[in-house]
Amino acid sequence: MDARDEDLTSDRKARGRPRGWHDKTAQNTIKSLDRAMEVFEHLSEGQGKPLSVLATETGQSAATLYRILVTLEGRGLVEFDAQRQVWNIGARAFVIGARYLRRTSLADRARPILRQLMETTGETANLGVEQGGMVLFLSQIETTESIRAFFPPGTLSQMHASGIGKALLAQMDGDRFDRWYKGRQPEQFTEHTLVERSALVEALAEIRQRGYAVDGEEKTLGMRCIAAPVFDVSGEAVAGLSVSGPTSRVEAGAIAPLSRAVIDAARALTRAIGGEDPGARG
Amino acid sequence: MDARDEDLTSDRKARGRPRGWHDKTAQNTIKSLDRAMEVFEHLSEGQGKPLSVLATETGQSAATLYRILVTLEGRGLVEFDAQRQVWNIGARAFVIGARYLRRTSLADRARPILRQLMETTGETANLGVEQGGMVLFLSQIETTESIRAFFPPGTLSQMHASGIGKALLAQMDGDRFDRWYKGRQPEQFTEHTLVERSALVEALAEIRQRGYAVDGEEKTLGMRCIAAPVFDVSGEAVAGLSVSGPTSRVEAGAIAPLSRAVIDAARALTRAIGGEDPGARG
DNA sequence: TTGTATTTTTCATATTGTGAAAGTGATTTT
DNA sequence: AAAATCACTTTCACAATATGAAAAATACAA
Repeated sequence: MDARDEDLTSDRKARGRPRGWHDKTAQNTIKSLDRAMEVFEHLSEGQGKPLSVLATETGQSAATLYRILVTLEGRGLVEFDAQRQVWNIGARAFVIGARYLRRTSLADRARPILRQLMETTGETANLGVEQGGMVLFLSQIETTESIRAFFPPGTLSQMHASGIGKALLAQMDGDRFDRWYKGRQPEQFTEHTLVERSALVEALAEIRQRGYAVDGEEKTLGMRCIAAPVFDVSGEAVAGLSVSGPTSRVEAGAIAPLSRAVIDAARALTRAIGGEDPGARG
Repeated sequence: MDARDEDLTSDRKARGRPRGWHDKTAQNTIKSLDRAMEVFEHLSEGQGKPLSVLATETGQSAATLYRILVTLEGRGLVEFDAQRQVWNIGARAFVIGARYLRRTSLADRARPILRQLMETTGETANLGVEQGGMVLFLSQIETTESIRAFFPPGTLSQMHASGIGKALLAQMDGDRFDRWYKGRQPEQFTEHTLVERSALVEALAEIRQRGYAVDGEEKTLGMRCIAAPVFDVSGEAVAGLSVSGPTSRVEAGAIAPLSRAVIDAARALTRAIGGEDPGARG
């Protein structure tokens, strides 16, 4: 059985309901569905896997697993590669997932701006939002150069070691930052990664002051990234734009002009979504 | 790299099962899971919807629907917007779905489609993308005829004198086309090459209207090429498919049937990469 | 307040999801 | 070629659990 079965009784009554109620405290989840979705998620991690492997990895019986996969296959959510005898995430899952982007028109509006940004800077341009304490990359226009920084859309990345992540963190108020920091253990990806709270706070203050963030090989050695925040109507930072490229091209002297382009693009997107830059003095 | 370019007969009933069998004939689907996935799919169509609307639209009881949604919400596959009291596709669905694209490249997905296209038309089939204002040929399946049009993969070609190039240009909005045109000096390869801006614009309008582009000896005398665009999930033209052959075989009367095949192939590839043809009218 | 619309929860029921084990196709070994 | 092996698929009996009706809870309007 599940160890975590009866221990969710802590917050029976939700306190701060925005406008609706939706407690979700009780065990209203459908077990079989949840198990199936666990398989679905599991399938998306790593490469395609044969039934037998999935069975051992998820701890489900082969028969059940088979039925789950066949059911999902019927809707195109997973696919079976008959050549290699492995199961994979299907095209329909991509199409459905992509609708997430359509919810806000953010990604659509950003597209031409990203393209413009890529063309003026020559580097890969990215759009990301915060999602559960991580940076979720929504969209990207790749540089035409052959050496590329590659963050495919759908990537989740830790905020403290990402340009967009730091740009967003810098706009959080103290409370939110505290809550964010408490929730995680910043990983030290490279020697440049900032993991100490004090170092981060200091860096964020500087970012806030100058309007853009730099990720200088904090996630990946040899890669730099310059990012700026995008604001919504209420002046909240809801997204970030960045350009990223190898240190060979994005060198120290290039940061200033690049940051100018990134900030301009971020302002353009802020305007395009009807937002308001609280620090805009133009 | 991979020599296994065998056909993908992974159709309904696999006749010549490559290595496995996987009939999927029987009713092995899990009903409750299928119903839940129907809701999941339904949710992705159109904007966020409240529970009550979903209940009537999907014909499920509100109680069941609620449990399905809460279960999916637990995994981030759907989200509840407490402000507007509506349910939406969640971020996790995007993350999971995005893995689909990372699995194989555009060229991999195109290969079986190119092969099919070559077999139905008898002419060399090509795949190309835009790359810095040029057409980059990614892949090709050669005709079995002895007279062949030859564009080795990796070839860069000017857009204005290429079927794929024109198919892609035709999908650009005015701004992008302007930027593209400013950046270059279209070369007059043959007497048929269109280099005048007005002539190009006119040709592109026609291409856009009928859905396919024809390169009639505009690059090489004696060679014709018929191309159609491939779209990504945001409806942007990201690639083009074409068949190319000598004017002796690809004669005026052959253009109509060939274009049909090329358009079908392009749509198939659009579907295979989870894209959406903005002009698809059935 | 009272009324109405919408969402959660309860509860009785039987639908249907489940694992064990047998069945089947393909591959490898004898 | 036959047997053994492996991996997937189906059968089957059973009870776990998904389900809808209706009641309770919540929000919002009048």
